[in-house]
Order: sequence, then structure tokens, then C-alpha cells
Amino acid sequence: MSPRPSAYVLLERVSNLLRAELRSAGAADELEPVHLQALDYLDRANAYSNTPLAVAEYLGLTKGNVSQRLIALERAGYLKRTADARDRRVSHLALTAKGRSLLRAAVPPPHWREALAALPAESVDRLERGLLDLLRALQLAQGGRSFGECRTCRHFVVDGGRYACGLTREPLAAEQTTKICREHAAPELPKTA
Amino acid sequence: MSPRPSAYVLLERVSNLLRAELRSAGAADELEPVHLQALDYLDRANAYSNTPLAVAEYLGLTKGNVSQRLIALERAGYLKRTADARDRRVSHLALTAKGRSLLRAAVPPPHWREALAALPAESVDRLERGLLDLLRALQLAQGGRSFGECRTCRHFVVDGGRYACGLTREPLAAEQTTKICREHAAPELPKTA
DNA sequence: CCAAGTGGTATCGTCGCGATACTATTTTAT
DNA sequence: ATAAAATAGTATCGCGACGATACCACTTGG
Repeated sequence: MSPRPSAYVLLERVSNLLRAELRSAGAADELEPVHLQALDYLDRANAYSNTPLAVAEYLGLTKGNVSQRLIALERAGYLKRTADARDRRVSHLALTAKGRSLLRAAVPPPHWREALAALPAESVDRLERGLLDLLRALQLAQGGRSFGECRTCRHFVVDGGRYACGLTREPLAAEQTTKICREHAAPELPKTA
Repeated sequence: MSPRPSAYVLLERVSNLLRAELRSAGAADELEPVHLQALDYLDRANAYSNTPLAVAEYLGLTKGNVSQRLIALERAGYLKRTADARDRRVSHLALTAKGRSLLRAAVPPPHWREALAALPAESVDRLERGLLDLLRALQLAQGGRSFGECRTCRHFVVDGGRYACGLTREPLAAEQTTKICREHAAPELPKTA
């Protein structure tokens, strides 16, 4: 049959389509893709990871640039900022109600929601497994942070029904454990054939 | 076991990583992601599809903007332009030797090449199949152009060992048939469960 | 306690981007 | 045949995303 385009080509295409959709999804509120992505990240980040620097690392942009984007988002009422209790240099960002409602409407972009909903379960499954493997391989190749969910981390500890982070030795609230942690480390390598 | 992040979240993450890698891959030559993507597209586009407008549609950007990017790329010696023989409004873009050598070095970005090479065949297979299904679903949901390979198109005709496009009724050189066509239409819907 | 390191902001210049307006050419109607 | 509509592309403007650099406040570690 017709040979398949390579994975890279497909990913590039998907990436362009996503960016285009995000652009049009944010256009109504005069927001660029980067804004929606920052908001989406912050909505999914745990308490260690909802800082300007973490957003910059997640998006692969400079901290100076991201700082300005976040200030703009805060000024427009999508974010609110709280100071860190222990380290007075760091600030934590949380979505306001306005931010959350924007996010609910705009991301995933409408057509993507449709498309993913229409996709048969086995396709979604293939996609997720393939992407997870790719992300692990990329992580290995470039050695950045993995930004995985807290509870999938090597340092995640369950002790007598209570959760904790083995790295910072701090206890974790239940809702923190399903969020993105910038200190995330994958438990082990996938066994390759 | 640990529940998997949703496909959308994974795609968003992959998309960010790709953009970051492209940014750094192009930085040495003072090129932005958009330039590398335009060059990459043009390198894979067939004779119907190597025009400024097609690039704009592929990238989801306005033709005015893309026109300026392409002028910059041409001025920097990565592209050369030829006028269309029949329609004097359209111009065709081809990579120069300089353009091709840049592309070979920068895309896919080094770490992605490594990662994809390191990925077991079954993961790549899952990824490609999952992404293809997603692209078809997106195509259906948003109704844009599919930008598939010429020979996978509904209008592709093989007649006595010769290739032709059933839409324009023109004969196709063999090397055209493996390239991207902006008029591409998928042959049929995937049979969903 | 001082030096080095770190999270964050301010500011500057470049240029990607959409919007708009325009030209030149082709296609379609009448 | 010719006017009107559509199409490919460019020019230009304003905005603001982005990296680079410099800087400040705070923390950490000798």
C-alpha cells in the first residue's frame, strides 16, 4: 500500500496545525499562542512549578520574555500572583476565574476537541503510547526536564495513605499529585525491543 | 498503573519541544522556526504546491506575512524563484544548494533525529498510525487542505505505467508523485470501530 | 559576612505577524 | 468582447513576541 510519511513529517504537520488553531482560538481575546500555552501550563502545574521560571523552561523561551508575557496576562486579569512564603524571590501564579473560563473555551481548540473525540479509542491509545515513548526518547536525547505528573515521578512516595515528595521531603496534598512538576523524573527507562 | 496524560497534553508538549529545538537549530543562521518550516515544506512540495500561497496555507499564516518571509529567504540565498509559464501571477520556489544543505543540517533538529532513531520500531509504528488517524480526523473537523503526498491522493491515476493527476488531467513526473500536493484529497475515510 | 548563585524584572532592538491596501493577471458573466 | 469578480502576490503600517543584556532582591554556602 501507500508508504506512510515519516513520523517527523507528521509531527511537524500536527504541530503547525495546532499552532494555527491556537492562534485563531486566542484571536478573539487578542492573545497569542504563547499566552494560551502559558495559561494551560499553569493550570496543570503543581505548587513547585507554577513560577515564571518554570513556565519559561516549559515553553523553551527566555525568562525575560516569559516574565513580560506573564505580566501582561496578570494585567489583563487572567492570572493572579502570590508571593512565596519561604523564598521571597519567587512568585506563584494561579489562574483567575476569567483565566479558567478562557482556557475552558479555547484549549484544546474546538476542532481539536472534535477530532480527538471522534477518534476511535484504539487510535487514541496508539497515539498516546507512541507520544509517550517519543517524549522519553527526547528527554534522553536532550536532557531537559520532563515536566511529568507528580505521581508518576521517581521521587513520589506513598506512605501510609499519605503522599510525599522524596526529593524535598515535603508532604503533598492529594490534588498536587496529579499536576505537572518541573522536578519530575521518569521512574525508569522503557524496555525497548 | 499510572494513568496516561491525555493525547492533547502530550501533543502540546511535543509541539513546544519541537518549536524550541527548531529555534535553536536555526539560531546559528539567524533563522526563526518559521523559516526552517517554510524551507522544509518547499523541499517536499510538488510543482503545484511550491508557491507562496501554498506555504502560507500550510503554515496557517497570512499570505502577506509569508510573502515577506520568503523574500527574506530568497535574499539570503536559500531560495530561488521562477515564474510560472502559464499563469504569470504565480511564482515557484525551489531551494538552492545552500538551502538544501541548511535543511539537511537543521531539520529534523539533531536531538529529534537521535530520539527518533533510538525509538523502537513498534513505537514509531504506533506513533505514525496514531498521527495519521489524528490528521484525518482534524482534516474532517476543520476542513482544511490535507497536504498529503501526491500518490496517496484520491485523484492520483496510474495509467499504463504513467502517472497523472485526475484533477488537472496533467501527466506527472515520477518524482512529483512522492511530494506534497496542496490539492491532496484523502482517498476515503478510515473505517472507525 | 562576603561572594557566588538564583528568581525575577526592565529595557532595547529586531523582526514575525495580521490588517489593509494595492497591483497585475486570470477567469467568469453577460 | 468587455466589464466584473476572483486570484497570486507585494508593500506598508503598527503591535508586540522574542533574545540579549543589565540590573535588583534575595538566598546560600564558603
